[in-house]
Amino acid sequence: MAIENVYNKNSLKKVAEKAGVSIATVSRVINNSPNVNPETRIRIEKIVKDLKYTPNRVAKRLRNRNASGNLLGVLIPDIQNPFYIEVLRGIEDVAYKKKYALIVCNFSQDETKEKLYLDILQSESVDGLIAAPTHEHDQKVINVVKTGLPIVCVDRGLVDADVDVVLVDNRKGAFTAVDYLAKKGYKRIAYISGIPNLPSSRERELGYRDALDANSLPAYDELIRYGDSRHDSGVKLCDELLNLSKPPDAIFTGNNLITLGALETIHKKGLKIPDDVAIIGFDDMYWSISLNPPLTAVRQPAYEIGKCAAEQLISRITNPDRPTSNMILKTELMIRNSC
Amino acid sequence: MAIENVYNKNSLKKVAEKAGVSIATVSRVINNSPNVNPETRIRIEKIVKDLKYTPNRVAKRLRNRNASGNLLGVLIPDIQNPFYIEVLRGIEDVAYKKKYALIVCNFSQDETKEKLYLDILQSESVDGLIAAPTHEHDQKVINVVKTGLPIVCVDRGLVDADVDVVLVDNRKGAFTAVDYLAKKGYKRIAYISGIPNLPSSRERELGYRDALDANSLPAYDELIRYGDSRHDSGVKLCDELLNLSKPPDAIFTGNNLITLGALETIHKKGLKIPDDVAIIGFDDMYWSISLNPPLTAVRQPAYEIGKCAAEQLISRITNPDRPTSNMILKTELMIRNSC
DNA sequence: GTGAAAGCGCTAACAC
DNA sequence: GTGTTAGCGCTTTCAC
Repeated sequence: MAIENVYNKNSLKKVAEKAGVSIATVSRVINNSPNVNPETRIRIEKIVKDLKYTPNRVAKRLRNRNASGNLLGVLIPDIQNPFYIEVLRGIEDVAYKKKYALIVCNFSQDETKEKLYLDILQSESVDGLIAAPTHEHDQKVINVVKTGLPIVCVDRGLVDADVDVVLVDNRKGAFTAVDYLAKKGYKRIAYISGIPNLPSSRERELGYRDALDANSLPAYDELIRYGDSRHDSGVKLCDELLNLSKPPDAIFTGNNLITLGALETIHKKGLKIPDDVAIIGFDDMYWSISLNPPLTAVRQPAYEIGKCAAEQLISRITNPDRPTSNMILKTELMIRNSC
Repeated sequence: MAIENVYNKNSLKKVAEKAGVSIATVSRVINNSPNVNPETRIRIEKIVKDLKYTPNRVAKRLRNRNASGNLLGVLIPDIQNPFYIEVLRGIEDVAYKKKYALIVCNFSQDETKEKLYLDILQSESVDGLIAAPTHEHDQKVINVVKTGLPIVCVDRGLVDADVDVVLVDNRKGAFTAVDYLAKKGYKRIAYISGIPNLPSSRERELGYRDALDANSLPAYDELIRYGDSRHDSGVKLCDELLNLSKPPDAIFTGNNLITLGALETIHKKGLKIPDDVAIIGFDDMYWSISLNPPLTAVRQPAYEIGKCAAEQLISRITNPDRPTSNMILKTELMIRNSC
């Protein structure tokens, strides 16, 4: 390797030499420790500035394993899902303010990948982790919790593990949507579910059933389809639904990506929304209004979820003994023209 | 701090003790170095497995500054832009295959933030960096290039710096779009530009002008608006355009987010696409077909851009002396129904 | 108020 | 084929 990365030749040692003090003193100045002569401090601070010295984060992390490395891990199931992007934005804004950097790992709902990333994250000695586990019994994440690493779960909780959780009331959100549909007079309301063993999918199904019940509508098995929370799944399951001998008059889609997929199918079939079939989605997007037609949807405060999660995490890192908490945020029905 | 992060008490030392050898030998086994007795190797491998030993990435990075830390930095201007998400996916897929983790930094087109992240990335001793600089004279990135850190630029090049670049032929892409519009008979074609000092914005403007020229259409100053590459900017500038005494009959939008913003305005005004005004966008999205109406757009192979960038970067890390290269990928006009 | 030194986990040069 | 050791940059204990 001929090329040498010349960056950051600066080190405590360099600064110390220039200041004629020991590295310990410089370290104290950098970390605002007490017990350093005010004059020495000023002198060193000047040199630090001149040399543009910045502490080496890697060395710092190696030294103090589990704290102050200013590095957070984020484990996301699907980066194509705009919901997680918004969550990520929320996390990022808070992290930035507190000078934390983020290692973002997108495991694409692949458990092998999830495992690898979890290992990497620990091996990188992150100070804490924000994760959306594959499901509530996700042993891989639970194991990490057991190591004592501060963790906040978003979107999905964890059974048998004492962690902070930030999510929305999925059941209620789904209820609101389906109830709205029922009150509008739709009779055969279908539900396209995301991955069925996700707590959020199940909760939404419960909300869906609650609403049917509340409106004395029967729940037809053939109108409930289970997919994998992805675009393709929305395309396919919607197609199945619309090919039924008695197709639904309205569809409640279990997430963002499914909604988009379902829309694609509906358009391909040349069906009119909402006249031929109505659609209401879980998850709103900032461009939902530009969809065809403007989409009625249950909005999750995704940005806020991320923000809260990051705040919770940082608070836990600085105060590990705080009892864990569950934050349940509210959803909001965004009424537009798709039903 | 009462809680102790118990993770990874494992270390070379632990394994070495258990195997009754020195840490050097264990290190050799881990790194598949030659010169180790096959039997010893097998014995150690077993212990490694039993102990679930995984090398500490932080220590490794501290030791070998500029290589083999298996960590890459990604510097992205706007994570809300689906284009960058696709790029990120491409990067991530390649990185994962080669066991690299990613530190993803979204600077939200904020130069202060960009600077901070650049510092952090270097301070983390990443092996290499994929970046979309704010503009082609981005001194902050150029400085990093000068340190010798392997860098690949995406979407935007860098003047006066010898780096690998992966992008598309923006001028040609824009030409294709506007030429298509002109051939369709539109006479007053507007252009909503992203941040004007971005090379991509300028190239797209050139392509736009080329196409007007080629079709003997005049370029009206009032029909060219410059924004900041964001959704809001699309909303606002489109509104200005449509309030003109002689409004455009077609709009060419400079990127994803601007397109979405423009659509929002057009819908708000109750205008019909393409009858009242046509629209063609730079950047395609996988859900463009579900927009109102299905959007005609210039598709950038975003995923491939990310993929190529990551491959280029890894190749440069392993072979720093390879001459730099420019990869220019092709765009594709996705014809749907918005004009 | 300051310095010397140990040690975080690892690699690589060198010795045997 | 294997072991010893220095050192990456940092924090922290213990002297002074």
